[in-house]
Amino acid sequence: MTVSIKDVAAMAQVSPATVSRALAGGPVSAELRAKVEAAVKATGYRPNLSARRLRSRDSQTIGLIVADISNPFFTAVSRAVEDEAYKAGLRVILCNTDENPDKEEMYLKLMEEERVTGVIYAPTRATVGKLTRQSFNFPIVLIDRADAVSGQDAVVLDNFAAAAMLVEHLHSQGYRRIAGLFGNASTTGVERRTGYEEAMRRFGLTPQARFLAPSIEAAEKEAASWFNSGSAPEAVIASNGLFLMGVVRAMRAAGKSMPRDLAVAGFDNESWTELAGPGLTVIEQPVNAIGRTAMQLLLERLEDPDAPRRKVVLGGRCVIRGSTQTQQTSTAGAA
Amino acid sequence: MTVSIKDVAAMAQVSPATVSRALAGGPVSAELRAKVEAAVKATGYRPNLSARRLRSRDSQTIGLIVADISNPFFTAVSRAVEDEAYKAGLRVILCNTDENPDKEEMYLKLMEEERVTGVIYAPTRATVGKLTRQSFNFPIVLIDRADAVSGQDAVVLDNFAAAAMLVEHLHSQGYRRIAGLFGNASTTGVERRTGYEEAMRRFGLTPQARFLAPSIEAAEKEAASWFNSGSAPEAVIASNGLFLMGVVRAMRAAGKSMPRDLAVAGFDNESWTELAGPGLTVIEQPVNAIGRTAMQLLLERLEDPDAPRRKVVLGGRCVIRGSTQTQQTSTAGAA
DNA sequence: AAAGAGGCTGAAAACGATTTCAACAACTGG
DNA sequence: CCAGTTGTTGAAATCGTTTTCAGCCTCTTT
Repeated sequence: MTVSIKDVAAMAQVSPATVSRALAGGPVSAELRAKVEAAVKATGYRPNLSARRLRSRDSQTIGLIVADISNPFFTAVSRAVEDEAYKAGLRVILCNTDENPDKEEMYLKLMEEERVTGVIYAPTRATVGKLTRQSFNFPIVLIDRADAVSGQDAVVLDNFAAAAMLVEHLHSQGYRRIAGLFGNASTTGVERRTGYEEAMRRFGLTPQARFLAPSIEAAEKEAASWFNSGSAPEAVIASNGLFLMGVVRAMRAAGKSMPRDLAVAGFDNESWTELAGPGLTVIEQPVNAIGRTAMQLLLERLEDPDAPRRKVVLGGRCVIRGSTQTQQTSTAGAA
Repeated sequence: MTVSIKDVAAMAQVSPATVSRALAGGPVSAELRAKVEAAVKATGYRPNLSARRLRSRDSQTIGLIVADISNPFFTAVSRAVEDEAYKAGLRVILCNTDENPDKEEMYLKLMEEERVTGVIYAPTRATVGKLTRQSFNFPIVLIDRADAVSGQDAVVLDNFAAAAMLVEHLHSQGYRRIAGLFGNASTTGVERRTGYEEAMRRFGLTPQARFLAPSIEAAEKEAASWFNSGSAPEAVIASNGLFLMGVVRAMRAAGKSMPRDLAVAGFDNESWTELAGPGLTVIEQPVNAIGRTAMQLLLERLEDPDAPRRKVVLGGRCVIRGSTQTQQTSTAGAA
């Protein structure tokens, strides 16, 4: 049925060991190498990766565990990780936890059973604390989310500074009553909230922060309730792309306009933010750098398991658009 | 170092065979089963999936090969496939070809080496023709893209009818000079174009179709050139989410408004299409049904390899919004 | 010319599970 | 009471590779 290395060996009239060596670029005479290659082609041989991994005790595979693959932030990071992994000759197993701790546990278990060489991981807040105690037989690099105490390598955005940047910008545009919506599932939500609150106080303003489940609907409902009760703030900071969309939806449904009725700023420079209303002011995360750096940290950790733990903090870029600008200086079209 | 089934067996004072049976739910006395479970817990044993797959000759894994994971259509389909696979006790390997035939070949080769039990696959137009001749040692279910002749199972949108629906709608709104932008990498582009042209002729109109590379930039450039040369049509049909975004971007840059300067209709009901300008009229694909059906076809194919080939054609839903409506009947807000 | 080094090669032993097969015990039915 | 059945168990074979080890040949060095 299926053709194994023995079949190739038989056809090439050499031993299986020689076939293995020839394919791996080992020390084999040119003559035999040619015979092996011919036999491989003739038989259509494909090595069995399970057997290879079993014997060589090296899966050449890393796990990438993200919280939500439909979030463009994570797809962008994934692409960067995969490109980098590919260059290093590694395969990637992509897992999607839906911010669900049960799924996280299941996937971490799976990673152990797959004997991956390492994992890049965006954990929920519920799980990140437990990572220190539990120890895995592979190194972990955290992305996007990391607490202060966990001993893992990590690469994250400077969430504190980014949230403060948004507050400063809104303040400079004359906004004073600035609300904030933050995700309750991740450490990023907490950090961004702290940055927001700290900056607000610096300006002598009263923070008005809400923690929400990470979904479009949660943010939409919250914003809608403002309009219903007539208690809307002057401006809002949305802690991720989902919340941004929820706020914009609620405004649309209530017939409100940006920035007149509500100024909107948020995180994640997804392509649609440029097109909604007068364009949304956002913090752009260096998604490629995040993915690349995470892969790099992982490779270096594999080299030296005992090196000290490293946490790389990357800065965000503030992209200012019409949704927060009182006087229109942008080139916003009328579409 | 790492704990194997032998270690568990030794600790439980039984044979490795008994451990294997106990974990697989085989015929083992309650007494020994308890001892095994205790030993598993004590040792922290995790089965080695490579070894399991090698011996049992069943990877319990399917491949999912998509053209562009950053396209929300494919992420949505992926989620549906994964949910369904999970229910069936199968793992999913997700691969991203970037519409690149070389990557397609590489991943198909990888699937053979992983000994997957089946593959769900959205091929490029360049590759779909070759699939008939080449034969793999796993069944393939095509999604989104399939030609008429390939002998593979498939589940696709009724592209012909969907494109015609858009033409009819635009015609009913009084538009006559209707251009079309179609993807040159997939069979869907071709089918949608045919549906567009056929419907146009039915109304006595002259089709004006362009084939483009599947990127935002390509569509943006094309639309921009219309505005620069003053040769813009009255309406445009964009064959996918990327083209839609390109057109909207070009309109914004040129200061044009929808639908006054150009009516816009397209494919893929991504969440942002609701928020751009007056809302975009789109064909919504039944993404969940596509993923679920594909998985179902695959499972049935594994049951009966000799059953006749089946192609499931699903209908799209036309979501009408402000971007194509002359008199505003929609509830479009001012945001 | 003998000894040592170095390069290829094949036989055989892993890797860690599952599965076959035979052994054994305990019943059942005649 | 004996043959046959059923249900658990362990020894050993097996899956398809890689890797170790030893052997052989050739070439260099003294």
